[in-house]
Amino acid sequence: MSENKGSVENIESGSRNFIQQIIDADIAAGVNGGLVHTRFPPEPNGYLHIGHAKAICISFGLANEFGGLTNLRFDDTNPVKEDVEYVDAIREDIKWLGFEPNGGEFFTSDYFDQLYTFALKLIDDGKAYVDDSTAAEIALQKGTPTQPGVANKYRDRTPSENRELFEGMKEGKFEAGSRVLRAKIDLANPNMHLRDPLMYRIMFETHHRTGDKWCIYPMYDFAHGQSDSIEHITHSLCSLEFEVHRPLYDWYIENLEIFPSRQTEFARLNLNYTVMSKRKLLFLVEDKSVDGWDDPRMPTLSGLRRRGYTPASIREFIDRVGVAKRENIIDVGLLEWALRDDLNRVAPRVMAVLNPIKLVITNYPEGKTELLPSVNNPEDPESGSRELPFGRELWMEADDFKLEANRKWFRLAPGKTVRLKSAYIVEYVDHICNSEGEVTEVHVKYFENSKSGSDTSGIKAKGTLHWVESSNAIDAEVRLYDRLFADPNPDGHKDRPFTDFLNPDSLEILTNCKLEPSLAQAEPGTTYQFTRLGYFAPDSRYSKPGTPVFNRTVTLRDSWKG
RNA sequence: UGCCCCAUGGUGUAAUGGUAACACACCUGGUUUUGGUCCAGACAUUUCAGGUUCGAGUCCUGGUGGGGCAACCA
Repeated sequence: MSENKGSVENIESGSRNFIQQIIDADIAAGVNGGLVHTRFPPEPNGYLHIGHAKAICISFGLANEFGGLTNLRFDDTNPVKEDVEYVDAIREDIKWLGFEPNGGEFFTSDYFDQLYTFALKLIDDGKAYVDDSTAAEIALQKGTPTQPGVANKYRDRTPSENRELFEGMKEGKFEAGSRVLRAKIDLANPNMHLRDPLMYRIMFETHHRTGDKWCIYPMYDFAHGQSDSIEHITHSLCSLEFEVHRPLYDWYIENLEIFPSRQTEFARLNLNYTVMSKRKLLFLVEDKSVDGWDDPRMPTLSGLRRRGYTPASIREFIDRVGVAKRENIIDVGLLEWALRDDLNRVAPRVMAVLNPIKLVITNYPEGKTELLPSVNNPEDPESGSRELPFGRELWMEADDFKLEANRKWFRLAPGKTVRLKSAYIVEYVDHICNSEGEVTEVHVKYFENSKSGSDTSGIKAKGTLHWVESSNAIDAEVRLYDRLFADPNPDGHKDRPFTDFLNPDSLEILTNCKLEPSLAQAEPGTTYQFTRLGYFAPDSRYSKPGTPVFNRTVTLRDSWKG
């Protein structure tokens, strides 16, 4: 379970975000007896993304902070868009993030009978009517933001007439789309949502939970607030786009005379170099631009999980981002910072060579091997150490050798001396090139008395290299990811679609990587640090015991300005 | 050209009428058997114009800029 108790900033400085202040005031005033009950209401029509993580952390986190409860409610009022596949994925993502719906799990469709009764009450009170107009006519009659709407003849129908027609709608007597139920509010209201909003439409569609029981389905506005009310949600937290819906949310609650849930809106999360809309993410999936909803480049929670992100790092990121009403675009670098911050503490260090060339220790005895201890995590003394096989022939990183180097080059080059991590200090002797002039082999000599942990050589090596002993190395595929989009705001271009800005180099597959033997059985769920390179996690789809496939989660910070 | 919301360093978020701060990014230096981590330091902020007040980032008025609203979507 999450240990989130508000943000780190809050704990350190005592500052409160505006929602916490609202709740503080409510509690002080004794509203709802001081109870805090929130809800997270996803529509099961797509996978959860990092933006939803903000909503989840806020609603679950706040309830947790105030000793309250949080409901998970699937907002399933539109059967043509929704699917159980998404219900299952959403459940899994929330659990993975570290939250438990301790108030219960519900579906808006659980309330279809109750909502129907609510509608009858408004009809009987003369506050709702059946409209036979077409969608186009209704749109026209609603007017525009600068022009008031006009009433049609159906608006004057009597409650009994409306009741009969609405019951007829429910019984399937009318064609899909032929009639709607509307609230009778104010066709001239400057808020378009109050211009006699639609409550019910006729749809002969099979619902993933209620099957064919219903052929009328409530609209969002006629379902959401009432569902909150039915569940006695005290604080209904949502994103800014619903701000103009709030007067309608309140109107239904007042006129139905039901539990007064209150809605508060905050700015949704935006990240640069990606898109954050289910519609656009779905497009990328269907377009095969990515390898499914959980492609490691996707901002979905399942994608981040497959990439190797930890739930703790995402929670930390959300805490750092804060809560306010201002539109924002967060630098993805902050997400990566939170990730490194967590992984640095918990990720086991291992040796892996991504672009291998041979490293031969000319004065090391042929056929000899020894086992050298190496710490698993210098940040965590309790993680202990493991033994690495060492021998005469090793793999080293091609990038760690350069023919011409200056004083600032700490790695191998003619005349240079380096430390092999957890092993010996070695000095350049020679190198071999292939026909294309590429270095394929580097020869060095080692200093026997420079062994890690018992170094009496007195030699100072500026650089330390990672390596893998050849005969024990295992082969692996490693996938290097870059940002999915090459533009910081792919959505922000008026005349060009966001797909124009897909980064063609967002995936690079390396097939000749050499890993230390302990990684042969690595399983998805653990993210490792490949020493000096970055953090890597076994791919949940392609990695198999014996033939590992690793995703690069994120590189190590690199302050070297070569 | 109607209504609603918003405006604080590069990016975010605080300051609740009383010295504008914190994090990330960037830049310097130190430590280091990861050019990682860690430590120290530097740079950098209230959209504009009026008004109220002893005192305004904060309150009021107006302007400017950004976002949202006219789906039988949520």
